Order: sequence, then structure tokens, then C-alpha cells
Amino acid sequence: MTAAADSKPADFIREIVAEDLRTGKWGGRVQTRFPPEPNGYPHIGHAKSICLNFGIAREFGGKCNLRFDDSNPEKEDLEYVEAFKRDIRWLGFEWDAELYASDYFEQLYQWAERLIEEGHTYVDSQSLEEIRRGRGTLTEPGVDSPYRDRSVAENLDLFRRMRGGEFPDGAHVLRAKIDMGSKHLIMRDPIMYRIRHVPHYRQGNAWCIYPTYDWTHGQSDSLEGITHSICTLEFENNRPLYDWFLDRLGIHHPQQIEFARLAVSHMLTSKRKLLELVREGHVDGWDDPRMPTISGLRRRGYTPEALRNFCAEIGVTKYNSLTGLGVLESALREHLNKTAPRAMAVLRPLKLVIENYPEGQSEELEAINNPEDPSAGTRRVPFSRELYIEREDFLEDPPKKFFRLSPGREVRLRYAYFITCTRVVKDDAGNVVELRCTYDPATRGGDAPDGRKVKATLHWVSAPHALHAQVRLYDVLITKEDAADVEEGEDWKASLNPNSLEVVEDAKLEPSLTDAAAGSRFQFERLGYFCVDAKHSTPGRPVFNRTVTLRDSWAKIKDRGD
RNA sequence: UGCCCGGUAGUGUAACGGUAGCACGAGUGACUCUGGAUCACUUAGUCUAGGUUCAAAUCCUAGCCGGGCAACCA
Repeated sequence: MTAAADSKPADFIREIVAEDLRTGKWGGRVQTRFPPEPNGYPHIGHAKSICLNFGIAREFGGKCNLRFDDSNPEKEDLEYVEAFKRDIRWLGFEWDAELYASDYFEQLYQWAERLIEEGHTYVDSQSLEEIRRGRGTLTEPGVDSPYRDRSVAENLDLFRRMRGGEFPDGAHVLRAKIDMGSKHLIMRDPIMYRIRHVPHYRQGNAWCIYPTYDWTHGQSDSLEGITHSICTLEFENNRPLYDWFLDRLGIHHPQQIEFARLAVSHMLTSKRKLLELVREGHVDGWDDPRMPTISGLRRRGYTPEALRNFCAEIGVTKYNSLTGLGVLESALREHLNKTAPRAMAVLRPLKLVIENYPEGQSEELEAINNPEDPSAGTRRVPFSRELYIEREDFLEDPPKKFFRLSPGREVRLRYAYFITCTRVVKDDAGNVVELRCTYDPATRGGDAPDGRKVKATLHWVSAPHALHAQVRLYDVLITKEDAADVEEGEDWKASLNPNSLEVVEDAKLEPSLTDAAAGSRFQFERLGYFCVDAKHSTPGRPVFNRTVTLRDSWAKIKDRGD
């Protein structure tokens, strides 16, 4: 038995699985499935479900299928199938079988005929509008369709002709004969088949009738021998129907278990809205680094480990919660801090000239690649008389708690020397355009032999050696904390952040970054984590995406106005 | 209004009738060649009202609040 089965289950679903294993309910089998509809790219919410379904199979020695729930030909596409497969693998999971609900269409059809013969279903020929009216309301029961008592022979004949393509869209549907007076709306003779004369992305023109979700899902689960059919809360209402079909058919009957879908603050998890953003060009495709899609997060610089750790962190419950974006970012930083090599980069450059450093001279200084990981080694960084430092690291008139550079003050340049600001050069408008400094040659490497201390260490880049690169800074796409909270009549796009992307055209980077591979991740010291954009970079000319900033306690003090 | 589900520090979660923990956040301090990281401490919670019990976050009842359900979507 695996470790997870020995120790305390992490959530109520794993508790059920562990208990079923203990009692031998499924003969020691654990079979789950991840059942996306291929009608969009997988997002952070899918990541939670992927980690759950594949994770449970892995932890309990079971299997997990990837099954595409593709019973609606109007929205589905192969592009989305490929996206799911790519992203599941990137997240670190592998399916035991790749399956498609559309491959079960014939079996489903045969079962439907059987239910007709047994009097459990009928062909309804009412219009869409009549069916809707007949369903009743939340408080009033529905009324029986006038076609409800057709003979088995008539039902069978009609259903076969539906399949044969004799009728136009909407002419008939196949309905389960359950109870129009049921208090569960889902049980008021739910629809099993609709006529749609449209090709299916996998089945082509083989079918013109398509099964609905309710008629497809449970039977697909059954066919695959699923033991625990894990889905999101909104399907809780459908469970009586899930059970009803399986009981009528008398086939393997998995247990459906529902959990709360993931919601992260400032992130959209509506596939419809994400599709709208892509189609209307609000973003640079499904994998725009601002998108909550797995491909967007990947391009942004997220790691699979960070995403998996996040999913483990947030837990699994039946409570509809809103997880703060900070929790996601914290999981990200935790992983990147341990793994990302450090580099120096100046986003908003301020020229700094060291007056007592010989003109034309340069040298290389040793820098540590990752203080959290000694095995990452060191590298050499060029230093010279003219440097760039970050504009916000200098203040002519500093407040008390500002430790960085100001006139007359000495600070350390990381891995280099102590410098003292001697003069401020301004343009006619009074803007600071350049700093003149002196350095102490005795502090080479960053330590003073006399033991004197400085309060700040600044990052810097040698001007003549600098790599000039584009860096993209991202902010949340949605300004609202709860992105799904939209008043009726309100345009959800009103909460789109107009400043979600800032492009820094000419950042100064240390030259070692010139050949950074697409997708590779770095910590730009004191700024944050950045990765090489896989879409816009070209060899020797990397474009960097800011993945996430570092925690910044100075920013907090500054904002507080201490 | 009917049915189903759910309410534990600011947020997310644990506790399975027996001392309400953890994480993120926030605050304070230590350390530091990243105002990073790390470490220590602090902050703050069982929706309400009854009931059962020696003992209730946990079981029961009622209420309050939140979510879902009236697509030929999933």
C-alpha cells in the first residue's frame, strides 16, 4: 500500500477512497477519470481537478483516464484536445487511457433503444418552447407531454428515423420517462438526445443525434469501470439522474462525489469569458501570460511544482470559497526561490559614473548563482566606470527609513564595491539624469576590510556591457477581487485592468542573460522572478516576462508612510 | 416560494463527542552582501437560538446567511 493510504487522508474524497479500499467496496480497485469538455483551454480550475483525479490514482495505486466529454459538436475542437493533453503532461501527470465519450455513441444508442423497449423513455415531439413550459417552475410541478404515452413500437420507429436523419433539428427529442411532478427539476423527464445536423470534430457526419451530458457521463464512467466519479458541486443536482440511468440499465455503478470548484481572486475561470478575451483580442491568445490558463501560467513562468503545491495547499471541500491570489504567488515564490538562478537587471536605469575608476577599464566580479542552492555555482559579472542602477534606489531627499543611495551616502553594489554618491547631475527641468560617485577599491567583492557596514546593497549593470532587452511587467487581468461577481446588466469587461501589461522597452541586463533559453526562469535580484518569453524571444534577443515580484517590505513601509 | 448543498481567525483549511491546530496575510523582533530568504514571537475563529450529553465545531431541531437547479450546455 502506498504512503498516502497509510497516513491520514488529506481531504474528504481521499477519505472515502481510503475507506472503500479498507472495506473492499470495489475489490481493491481505484479508477478515476479527468473528464474535460474540449471547448476551451485548461485553466487553473482544471489544474485542481487534474491534481485531484490523477493524484488520487497515483497515491492509492489506482488508474486515471483522460476522457474527453465531447457530446456537444457545436463547441468542441481538436485544438482544445491537444491543449489538455499538453498541459496535463506539463503538470506532471500521465493518463492510463485516452478516451472519448464520442466513441461510446453507438453503445449509448443501443442502451437508449433498450430503455425505449423497457418503457423508460419516449420520443417527444413538442417544440423547445413547449418542453420548457411543460417543465413547470421551481415551485410548480410540470405537466406530462402529450407524446408521453406513445407505444414502444412508435417510439422505436421514431428514434431510429431520428438517427437516420429523417427529421430536422428540433423536431423530436428522446426523453427519460421519470416524473414531471418531481421536486427535483432534473428528474422531470430529462432530455437524452437532440437532433443536430452538424458534424462532430471526431465523428464527422456519422451522427445527427447527439446524447446530452446526463445521458453520456454516467454511462461513460460505467463503461470505464470508474469507481469514484469526482466532479464539481454544480453536478450535485444531477446525481439522482446519474444514479437513475445506471440503475435502469443495471450496469456498473460508480459513486459520484462532488467538490467545490476553484476560484482565485482576480482570476477568471469562466471558459466562456476566457474565450471572449481571446476572440476579441484583449489578450495575446490563450497562452497570454496574464491568462489563468495553464498555458498562460506556463508562459508567465509558473512551474508545475508550484501549481501542484498550490493545489495541495488549498484542499478539497464542498464550500464555495475564494482563494486569495497571494496563496498562489506564495507557492510560486517558494519554489522559484529554491530553483531560480539569480541575475542582475535594471528595469528603470539611472546612469552612475564612478569618477575615481579608471576610464576604459573593466573587470569581472564573482557572483553567486543561487544562495539557496550552493550547487548552482558562481558566475562572473563585468564591472566598469559607467553603470546603471535602479532609479528608485536613489532619492535626493530620503525619508528616515530609506536606506538606499542619496547624496553623501555610502552603499554597496552587490558583489562589487562600496560607493559613495558625490554629486547629482540634473537636466534643465531639474530631473536627476546621472549620479557621480566614488568607489573604495579596498571593498572589492563587497566587504570592507575595516569592517564598516552599509545599510543597503544595490543591484547594478555595467553600461558598456549591458544587454538591452524588453521586459514585460504584468498585473492582474481583473481588478475585481471576485472576478465572477458581476451584477446583472453590468458588463463584466468593465473590471478588465487597463494596466495589466507594461512593456519596458530598454531594460539593462547583465550580459550572461543574452543566451538564456526560452522558458528559463531567473530571479532578477531585488525585483522578482522573470522568465524568457517562449513566443516573442529570438536567439540572442530574449524578451522577459515578470512572473511575480519578490516580497517587498520597503514598498509596504513606503505605502504606509512610516 | 420547492428541492439539493454548504457556513471554523482577514483568507484558505484541520480537528470524525474529549485541550480548536496549520498555512497564507498582517504585526514585532533576530539575522542577512537581495528591505530577498531564513528564524522566533504576536494577532485573530466555531453563523444564531434551543436541545441531547459528564462533555458539542462535531449529534438533533428551528432560524439566519451563502451557493446550485426551471439549456435540446457541460
